[in-house]
Amino acid sequence: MAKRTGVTRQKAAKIADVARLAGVSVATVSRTLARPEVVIEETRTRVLAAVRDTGYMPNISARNLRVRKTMVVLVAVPDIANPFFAEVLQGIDDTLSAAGYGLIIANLAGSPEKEARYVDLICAGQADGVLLLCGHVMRSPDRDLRDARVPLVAACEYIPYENFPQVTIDNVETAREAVRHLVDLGHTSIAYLSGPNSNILEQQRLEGYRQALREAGIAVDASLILPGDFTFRTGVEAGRALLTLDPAARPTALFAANDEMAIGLIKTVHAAGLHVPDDLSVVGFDGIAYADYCEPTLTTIVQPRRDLGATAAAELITLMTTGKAGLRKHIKLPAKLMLRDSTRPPRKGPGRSFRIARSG
Amino acid sequence: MAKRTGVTRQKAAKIADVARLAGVSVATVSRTLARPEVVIEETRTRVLAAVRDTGYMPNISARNLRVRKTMVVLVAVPDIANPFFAEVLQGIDDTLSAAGYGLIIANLAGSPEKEARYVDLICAGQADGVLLLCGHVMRSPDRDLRDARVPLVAACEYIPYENFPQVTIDNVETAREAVRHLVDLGHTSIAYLSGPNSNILEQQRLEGYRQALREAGIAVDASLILPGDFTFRTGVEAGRALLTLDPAARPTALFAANDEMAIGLIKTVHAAGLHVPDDLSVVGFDGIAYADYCEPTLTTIVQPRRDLGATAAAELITLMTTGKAGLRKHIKLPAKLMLRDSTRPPRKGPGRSFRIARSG
DNA sequence: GCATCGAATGTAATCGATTACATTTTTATC
DNA sequence: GATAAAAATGTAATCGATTACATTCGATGC
Repeated sequence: MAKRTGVTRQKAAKIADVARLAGVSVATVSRTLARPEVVIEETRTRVLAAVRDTGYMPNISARNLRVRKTMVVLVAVPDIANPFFAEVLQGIDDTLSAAGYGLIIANLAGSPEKEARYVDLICAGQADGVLLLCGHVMRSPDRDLRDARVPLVAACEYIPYENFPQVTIDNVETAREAVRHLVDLGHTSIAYLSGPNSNILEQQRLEGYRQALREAGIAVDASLILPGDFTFRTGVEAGRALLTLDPAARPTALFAANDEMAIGLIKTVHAAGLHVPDDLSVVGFDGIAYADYCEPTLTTIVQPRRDLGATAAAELITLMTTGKAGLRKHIKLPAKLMLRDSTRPPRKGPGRSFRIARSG
Repeated sequence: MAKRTGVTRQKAAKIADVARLAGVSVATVSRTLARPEVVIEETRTRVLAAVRDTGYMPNISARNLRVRKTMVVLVAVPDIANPFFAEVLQGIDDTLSAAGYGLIIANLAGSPEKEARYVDLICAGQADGVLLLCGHVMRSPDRDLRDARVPLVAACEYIPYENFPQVTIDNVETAREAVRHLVDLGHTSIAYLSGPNSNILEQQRLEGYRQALREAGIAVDASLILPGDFTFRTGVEAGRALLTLDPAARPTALFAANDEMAIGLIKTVHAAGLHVPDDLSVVGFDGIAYADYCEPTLTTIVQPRRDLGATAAAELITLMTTGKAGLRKHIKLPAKLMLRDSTRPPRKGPGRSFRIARSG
C-alpha cells in the first residue's frame, strides 16, 4: 500500500457528476453556471438542483488552467506589521475582493530570498497582476518582474521609472504645506527631522521643507536638519539633540518626516521639561492612529491610505482587464493637514517669561 | 474579431518546448525538475540548460490540477489594520513561506458577504488549509467550513469546540498574573476595564481578575468593573467615569482588558490632573508597540504574537501533510508581564500629602 | 551467447474545467 | 407544410503539468 502523504478527503463532486444527475451534458452545466440566460428555464432548474444536491463547486485549478487566469493579485508589502501598510491593504482588499479577486500578500520583510520566491511565483503565472507597495520593482537572482508578462501598479512609494503606473500623494507639495502651516503661525526657526537619506520619500519631503522656507524668505540652516530613519528611536535621539542646543538657538518649531519620530521626539523633550506646543511646535507626517492618541495630539499630514490602496487596485483591475492603463500614468491623491494640539504660534520674544496668555 | 478581455501576453515556455529543445520527452523534463537524481548526468545538464534558455517555469494551475494541491493557505483575519493581527501574520508568514506555502489573507472586516465568498473559495479547493484568527468557524449561507474537507487551525481566539486544534495564550492565568502584580504592590482597590461582554477573551480575562482578587482575599466590587469594548474611545469614557468618583472611593489601580483602552484612560485622567502611576496604577493587556511609547510607558501583558502565528502555522503544516494533529489539540503559549512605568505601590493613607518618597 | 534485471527514458492517460464546433430541436416565414 | 434561421444542447479538443505503465538498452550471470 502506498504511503499516505495527505489527508484523506471525501471526493468532491465534479462537473460530470452534476451533469449525470441532471441528465444533461457537462457543457450545459458549465453554461448554466456561467451564463444562465442561454439555457432554457427547465434545464436551468434541473441543473441548479443537481448542483445543490451534489454540493458542487468548480475546481479552480482546472478553470484557471483552461482560461489562463488565476483571479488572484499579489501585493508586495515591505512590512506587514506596519500599520500604515495595513490600512493601504484594507483599501486594496475592498476593491479587489469586490471585483472577485483573491489576494496574496507577499511580506518582503527585507528578505531577498522571500522576494525571489515571490518573483518566481508571479513569473510562474500564479497571479494576474501585482501591486507594489515597496519602492522598487521586485527581483530574483535570474528574473526581473518587468519581464513577467503581468501588469504592475505601484502605490505609496515612487518608482523612478518612466511611465510606470503608480498612485501616491504629492510628497513635495504636502511637506511644503506642513511647513507653511508653521510659517503661517509665525515661526521662523523651523527644524526638520529627516528620514533615511536614500529614501525617495525623504528626499521629496525635504524638498518640500526647503521650498516652504525659501518662499517665506527663511534661510535653510543645515544645523536644523536632524538625521532620522523613520523609527521612534531616532525621534528620541533627535529630541535629545535638540535639548543640548543653547535655548536661544533652539528652533521654535519642527517638521518631522513621519509621525513615529515626531512622537518619540515629543516624549523625550517633555521628559526634560520642554513643552509641546508652548516651547516647540511639532508637525508630523502620515497620520497614524496614534497621532490622535498621544499627548498632545499631533498635528500631521494625513495620507489617504485606504484611498491609495483602493485607487491602485482599481488601476490594476483596468490594466488586467483592458490591458490599458487609465489616462494618467501617475495618479496623485490629495493628503490633508490635520490641525491638532501640537502646533501654536511661537512665544513673542526670546525668554520663557513672555508666554502668550491663553485660556484653559 | 472577438472582444479582447485580457492583456496579450507573449506565450510562456511550456514543458513541451523544453523537451523539444533538450531532445527528450516531457516526462524526462518533469522528472529532471522533480527528482534530479533519477536521470543521468548528461540528460540532466541538457534539460537544465534548456530550462534556462527557455525561461521555463511550470504552470501552477496545471500542476495543482494534477496533484490536487494548491500549496496555499488561507488566513482569516478579523481586521487586517489591527496591528496585533499584523504581527501574528508575520509569524504565520515566516513559517508558511519557508515551507513553500503561499498565503491568502481573508480580511473579514465584519462583512458576512466577504466571509461567505472566502468560505466558497475554500470549499472550491482553492486552499490546502485554513488558519482562523477570528473567534469563530467561518460560514456562508449554505456552507460551513467544517465540511470543507480542509484542515483548520485556530489561533489567538478560542473556538469553543471540542478537540479543535488551536493555539492561544492562557488568558485566565495571564490576567490573574497581571492583577496579582497589582496586589503584590499593595493595592487593595483594583478596578477592571472590561472588553465587550460577549467576547470570550473578555470573559476569560475577567475570570482571571476575579481569581486574583479572591486569592488575595479582596471582595469583587461590581462598581469597580467598568464597561468597555477594546477601543481607545471606551478607554477615554472609562477615564471620565473614574474621575466622577469620590476620591476616597477611587481605586488606586486598574487592570484594563487591552492596551488601547488603558492608553485612552491614562490620557483622560492625566488631562484632569490625576497622575499615573502616582495616583493610579494601570496594567494593560496585549503589548502593542505603542504601550512602550506612551507617557508613562505601560506595564502590560505581552502576548507572543509572532510565536502564536508561527506555532499555529506549524501545526497546520503537520495537519496538512500527515493528516494528524500534534499531540496537544490546544496549545497554550506563555505570555509575560512586562513591567514599565505605569504601576507602583499605592500611597500610604488616604490623602495626597502622604506621597511615598522616591528617587528621580 | 542468451536470459534476466535494472536503469533510463518514452508514451499516453489523467486531473476537471471551458468552449469551438457539430448536432438536434424549436421557431418563424412564406 | 417545407424550409430557413435561431436556439438549445451535445461531443470532444484543449489548457499544461504529473506519472503509471511500456519500452529500450546495457550490464550481469551462467
